[in-house]
Amino acid sequence: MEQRRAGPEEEAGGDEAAEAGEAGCSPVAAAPEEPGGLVVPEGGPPARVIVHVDLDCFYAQVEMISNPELKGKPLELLEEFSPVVERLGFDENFVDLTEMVEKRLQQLQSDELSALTVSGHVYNNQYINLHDILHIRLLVGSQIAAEMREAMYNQLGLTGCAGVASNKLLAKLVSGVFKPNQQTVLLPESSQVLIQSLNHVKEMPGIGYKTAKRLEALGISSVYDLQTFSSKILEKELGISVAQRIQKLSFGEDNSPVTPSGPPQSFSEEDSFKKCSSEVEVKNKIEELLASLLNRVCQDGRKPHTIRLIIRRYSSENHCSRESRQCPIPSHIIQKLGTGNCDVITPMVDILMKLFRNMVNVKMPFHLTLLSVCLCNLKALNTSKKGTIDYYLTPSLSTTSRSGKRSFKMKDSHMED
DNA sequence: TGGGGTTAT
DNA sequence: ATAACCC
Repeated sequence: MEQRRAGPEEEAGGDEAAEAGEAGCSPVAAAPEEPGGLVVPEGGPPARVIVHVDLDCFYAQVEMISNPELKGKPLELLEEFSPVVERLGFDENFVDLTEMVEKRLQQLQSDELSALTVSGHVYNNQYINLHDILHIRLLVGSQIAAEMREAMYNQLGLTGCAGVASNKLLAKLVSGVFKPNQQTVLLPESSQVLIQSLNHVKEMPGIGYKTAKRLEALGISSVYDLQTFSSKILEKELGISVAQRIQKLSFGEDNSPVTPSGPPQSFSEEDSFKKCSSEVEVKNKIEELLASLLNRVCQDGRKPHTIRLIIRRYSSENHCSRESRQCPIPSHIIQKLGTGNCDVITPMVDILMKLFRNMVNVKMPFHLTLLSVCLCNLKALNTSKKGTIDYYLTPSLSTTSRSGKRSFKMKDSHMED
């Protein structure tokens, strides 16, 4: 059995039964029993075990360790536990533990099962029912979460919080309950208490600034307001998709999967400023942004096939609005991309300036407060011809490279590597 | 605030 | 291409 990890965490589990309402799941009491005495839920959605890991003061920690390029490391590390890791910003990750938990449960003997303990806090100090399979699975999840935090501290020197629950929304909400360097598990019966603890719908992940404003206009401010608001009217006002999604959220329901992030889908650099109003200034800024972008993309190894320029025009209101123009990167430029970026920077700046003039009439006065360059549509090396005749006729790219036989030779001067 | 990212339409 | 969302 796992020992409870050392640290400032309290004893978890309590003797008070949860007073929470039903968590939207089918009642556990009606479920049949397994030979081992476990109650298994019947039908219904597959019960998942999700962990949300939230690093404490990520930048401060990283800087203190004076390890500047530690960016993707937590994700590397978490992926060793399970490949299904979704990044949220720099310092938060979701991991779907469902499969791992199942595997561990299968290894467990029945005498070990009765001695199962939680790692960290139990939200709402809820009573743990070891005959409830949902509780059991979440406890195992809490132990895995503790191991993840332990590994993160031992191998990277980083501390953080974790929340374990049956979906991403609840895992994220519960991870912040006990704050620095602690973890909390949410048992299903307390999910209503957790979401009702929010003071405003704006605090619900998935409801951002705009949606919160629109809800406010409808007189919706608390989670309860949103739960009890007419679905029909909400659908009329926000559209069926958003309405249904956020109303589910208000009940603590979130079926969105943990989507493996993998490598980034784009690279961008931006610069904001008080004022930029001449073409020369724009060009200089763009050159700066592009230069550092090219370095980053070079490290990554993949090649971008699309380039985008984003601007923000000065305006007193409407602070967030941005405009963008994008275009494909010419293939002759893509090919030179890995090797010494000097010869690509000029043609790429030219492209960006064309995009700029497409957006901004430079004969008229303009006032920008932000410029951003984005390289996206990243593809692995030399897949530009994928799906084309050329691709399948090129030995180094098609099946012949796997068999090791080159049945014919190509004039592949334009191909690299 | 600023400098990243993502997805849906 | 825009408009949301997340940190």
